[in-house]
Amino acid sequence: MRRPSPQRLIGGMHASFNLAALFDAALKTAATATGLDAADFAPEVRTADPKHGDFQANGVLPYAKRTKQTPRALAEKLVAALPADVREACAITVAGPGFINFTLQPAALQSWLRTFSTREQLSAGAATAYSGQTWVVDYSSPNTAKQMHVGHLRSAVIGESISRLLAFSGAKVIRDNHIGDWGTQFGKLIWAYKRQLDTAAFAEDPLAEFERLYKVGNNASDADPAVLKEAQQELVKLQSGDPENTAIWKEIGEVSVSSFQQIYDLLGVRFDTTLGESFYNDKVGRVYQELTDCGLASESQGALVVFHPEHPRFKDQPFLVRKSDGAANYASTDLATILYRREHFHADAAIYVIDSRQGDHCQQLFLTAQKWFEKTGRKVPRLEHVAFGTVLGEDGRPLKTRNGDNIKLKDLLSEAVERARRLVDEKSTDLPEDERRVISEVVGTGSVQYADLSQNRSSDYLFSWDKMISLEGNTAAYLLYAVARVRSIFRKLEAVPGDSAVEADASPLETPEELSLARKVTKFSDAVALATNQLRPHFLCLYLYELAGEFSTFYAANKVAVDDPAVRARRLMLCARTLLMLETGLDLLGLRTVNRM
RNA sequence: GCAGCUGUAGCUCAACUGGAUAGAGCGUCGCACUACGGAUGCGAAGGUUUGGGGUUCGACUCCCUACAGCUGCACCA
Repeated sequence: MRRPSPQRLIGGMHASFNLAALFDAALKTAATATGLDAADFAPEVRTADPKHGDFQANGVLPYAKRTKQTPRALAEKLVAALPADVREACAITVAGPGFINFTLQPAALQSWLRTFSTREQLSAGAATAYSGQTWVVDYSSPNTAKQMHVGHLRSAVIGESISRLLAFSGAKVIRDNHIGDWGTQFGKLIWAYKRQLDTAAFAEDPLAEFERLYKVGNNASDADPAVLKEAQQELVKLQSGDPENTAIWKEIGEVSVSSFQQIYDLLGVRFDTTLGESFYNDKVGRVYQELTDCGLASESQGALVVFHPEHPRFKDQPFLVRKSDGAANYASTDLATILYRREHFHADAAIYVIDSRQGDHCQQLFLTAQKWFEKTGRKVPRLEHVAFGTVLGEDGRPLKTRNGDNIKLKDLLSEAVERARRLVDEKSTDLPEDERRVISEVVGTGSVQYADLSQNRSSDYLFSWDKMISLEGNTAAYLLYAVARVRSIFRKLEAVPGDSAVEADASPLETPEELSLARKVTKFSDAVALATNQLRPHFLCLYLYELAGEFSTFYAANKVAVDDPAVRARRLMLCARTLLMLETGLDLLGLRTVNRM
């Protein structure tokens, strides 16, 4: 019988896109062969510190403990039972108290590089993880009639990246912009719109004018009860379908959405649907009915509320699903939304990329929906609050302008582009004007996105212009620069990245820098899986940063443009794969790249 | 008052949710190279992971406790 070569093992199987998963499965098999209780044994293979190897299995220790065995002896037994092809593809050692370390042989590394040479191949490899699942991602979700400010940045940026990651991993993703286009504020706004619309200001910046009008209406209502009454009348008229008020409301919505779109275009944000609160206006009646029928909701102080007796806090803190005046609130529409997402989109999961301050609301919402669906025999989708912290200024307080206003997202992004422009003008004097403009946009907005994404989303983060655009350390510019440098090599050598005719001549990887870079490249799959499973893009950022670092080290030590065609070919292959992972990864984060900068 | 989140090097952040000697960048100090793009690379110093207990082969991670900061708690979304 012909023994499979390492090349066949690593290169031949699509499942081996994720090598950690491959070794995990191999250990599972070995466990069964050795007579272990495979159901109880989780190998826990993950990427390792390079000084130990490429991957490490941690699962032997807890299993050995449960079954009262010696961890090291058990580990040795498992290693011996691994298939010959796995043992041929890597050096395997048992270390410390009972870790199993896998270090890929150079030939196996090279084989992986040959197999995964295009975005399509990466995508095919990754897409097995979430195939068949439908995920609704609820993100951005600003209110109409208001300009987006810095507080809206994180949801848009993080939500977009998570959507891309899920889609790349094979999920069917519905990106839903759940805009706040319904509510009591429209009474005051319409009242002021009818009396004090400044057409010149409206033509200049309609959203700013709406925002001003709302303040006018709000102040007037506060000052004069008669005005408040009139505003409430306007709201009632809107809700009962009055043609004039409906037309105004529609205009507000349309103007708002097209203004949001300008920002989304800059950030690479794209929605599949924009179903705002108004869409669910006629769907809340069913929610009240069902919740009451199944005994979850009851009247309290005139309002319809849900308590959760088993919960330490929500046994007393009500979830208010209908106000005492009979009107819906955001709990009502959020519940109707979950139902719609299940019935219409057949969502297996719905995730909410919202500020962590909404934690209580989300918990109550999810608990209520879960019980409601169980009682009515519906499948409960996975519901998750993808929470994130606040953007802080350098004083540690929420980021504001000098006079205490919210910073407009539009202004923030244009300042980022301006700052990037100053840098481009300084560093890249030889590039033509229109190219410099594009580079400034990509670097400027990319820096804002990356600064947000590269940090663990659950904590607040400090916004610092200098750190963000300073181009050193874990920043967008460092990664974009690495991309530009790789591209420059191909330009100079008049080669095309991933040219298989060239790569066929490659000799085996040899230098420490080549091997180290190749090892990092193969970890791409793991980084994507980690970021996707945890819904935390910063894991991917960290990986890309380390990859760019490995490349820079390689680049400084190993010249690509050498005379020996076999050496040149293998280094070109490394450059091509580095480029592929950087570009694919940056795209998954929602960033664009440039050829030169 | 109740609850949630956070506390890691001078500063800004990681640490794959219990794994091996807690890692980066900035700043500081030192080094390399007329470079296939210097928006570079290599190195040094810098830590009682807020304090105190506990759980176990193993704890930044889990539990208890104290302290500090942020946030949320009935009709705004």
